[in-house]
Amino acid sequence: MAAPSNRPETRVERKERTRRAILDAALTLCEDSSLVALSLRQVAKEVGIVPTAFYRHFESLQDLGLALVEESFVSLHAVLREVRRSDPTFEQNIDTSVETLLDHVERHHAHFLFITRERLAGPPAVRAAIKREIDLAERELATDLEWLVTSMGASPWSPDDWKALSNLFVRAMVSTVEAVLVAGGDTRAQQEVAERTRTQLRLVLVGALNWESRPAEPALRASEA
Amino acid sequence: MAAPSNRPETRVERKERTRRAILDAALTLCEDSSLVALSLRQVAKEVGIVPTAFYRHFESLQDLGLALVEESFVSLHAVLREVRRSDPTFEQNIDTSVETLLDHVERHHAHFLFITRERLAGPPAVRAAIKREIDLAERELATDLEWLVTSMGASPWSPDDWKALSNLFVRAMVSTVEAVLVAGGDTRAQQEVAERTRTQLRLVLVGALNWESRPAEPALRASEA
DNA sequence: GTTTCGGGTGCACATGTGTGCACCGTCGCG
DNA sequence: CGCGACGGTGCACACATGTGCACCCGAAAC
Repeated sequence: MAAPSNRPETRVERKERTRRAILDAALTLCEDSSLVALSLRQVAKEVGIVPTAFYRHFESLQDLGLALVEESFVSLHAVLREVRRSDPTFEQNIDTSVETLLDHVERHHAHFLFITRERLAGPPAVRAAIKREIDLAERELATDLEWLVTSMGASPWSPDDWKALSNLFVRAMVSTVEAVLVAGGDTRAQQEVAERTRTQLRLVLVGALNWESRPAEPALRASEA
Repeated sequence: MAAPSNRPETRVERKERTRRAILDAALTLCEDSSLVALSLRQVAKEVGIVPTAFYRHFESLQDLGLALVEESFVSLHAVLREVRRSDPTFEQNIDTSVETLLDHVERHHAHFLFITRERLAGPPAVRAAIKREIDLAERELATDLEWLVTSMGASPWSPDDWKALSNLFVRAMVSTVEAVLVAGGDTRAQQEVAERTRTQLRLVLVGALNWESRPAEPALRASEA
C-alpha cells in the first residue's frame, strides 16, 4: 500500500507485477494442497488472468515451482548467514539460533510450508532443487561446526563425523520447522516446540563435546563413574 | 501364485480380493505422485474395474488413504515391538535397531514411501492419522528410553527431557527413512545413510548419558578438562 | 427352486483441464 | 510519428474427472 503514484506503469514493471501475483497466488493455493494437485487454471483464476496468459511467465507449473524454491531459499539463506555471524558462544548460539529461525518461519510462513511439503511430495525437479539447497546448507554448516567445536577443546574428529553432526543439526532444523508449521497458529504449541528443540540441540551439543571419533569402546563417561 | 484351486471364490473372498487390488493399485500409483494428485478413475483403471465400482469398497480416496495408513502402521508397529524386546545392551541396540528398521523399509518400500509423502502432503484426515500414529510411537519409546537410560546410571531427568529425547529419536528415524527412500535403489548410498545414522544415534546417546536436566551451567564435560 | 442381495457394468452428464490459434491494444524503440 | 514486440484476451478442441442411474447376473438365503 505504498503511495499510489498514478504514473502509468512501465512495461517491465507491469510484467514483474503479474509475475509476482502468479507466485503469490500459487503460494496461497499451496497452503492447503500441493503443487502436484494444482492446476494451471486455478492459479490463473486466482491471479485474475486468462489461463493461456500464464505461459507468458512460466513454461509450466513445475517451472513455477522451481522459481518458488529459489525465492524461498534466498530468504532462508539470509537467515542462516545472520545466525552464523552471531556471537560464537555456543550456548547462546543455540537459543538465539532457534529464536531467529522460528521468527523467520513465522514471517515467511507460506514459503516454509511450501518447501516443507514439496520437499517430499513435489514434482521430481522441484524435489531435486530443494534437496540441492538443503545439502548446500548442510555442507556450509559442517565447516562452521568444525570451527566452533574444535575451538572448545574436543578430540579431533573424522570427516564422516563432521558430516554426521551437521546432518543431525540440519535434520533437527527441518523437523522443527515442520513441527511449528503443523502447530498452526497455536502459539502455546509453538513455544513448546521451541523449548523442546533447544533441549535437543543442547543434548546433541553435550554429546558432541564428549565425542571421540570411532571409539573402539564408545565414550560413555557416565558409566565410568 | 499359490496353487490355483479352481473352487469358485466365495462372495466375501472375492470382495476382499478386489479391495486388496485397489489398495495395491493406489500404493503403486502413489510411488511417483501423491494421494492428492490421484484420481478415482486412475485407480479404477489400474485395478481393472469400472470407476463407479470403487464406491462399493471406499467412500472416497481419502477413505482409501486412511486404510493405507492403518495398513502401513501395523507392519511398522510390529517392527518396533521386535526392536523393543531385543537385547537391552544399548550399543548393540543401536546397530540392530537401525539394521532392522532399514531392512523393513526395504521390504515394505511402497508403504513407507506412501507414509513419508502423505505425512506432510496428504489430505488433512490422512495427515492427522499419520501424526496420531507417530505420536503414539513416540510416547511408547519415551517409556522404553526411561527404562534403558536410568538403568545405566544417569542423573534423574525431568519429564520434558524424556519427551525431548524420544522425540529426537523418532525424528531421527523418520529422517533416516526419508533418506533411504530418496536414495532409491542405490545400495551404496543406503549403506552410507545407515552408517551415518548409527553415528548420530551414538552421539545422541553420549549426550544423554552425560545429561543433567535443566543445568544452570550446562554439563559440558569436555570444557572442564 | 425361487427370491434377494450386492459386486460389477454401461451410459450419461456437467464440469475441469491443458493448450493451440488468431486477435487486440498499448508501451517503447526506431 | 509509426510500427513492431509483447502481455493479455477469447474461443475452440479433445480429453479427463466425479458421480448419478438403471441394469445384470451369480452367489447366498429361504
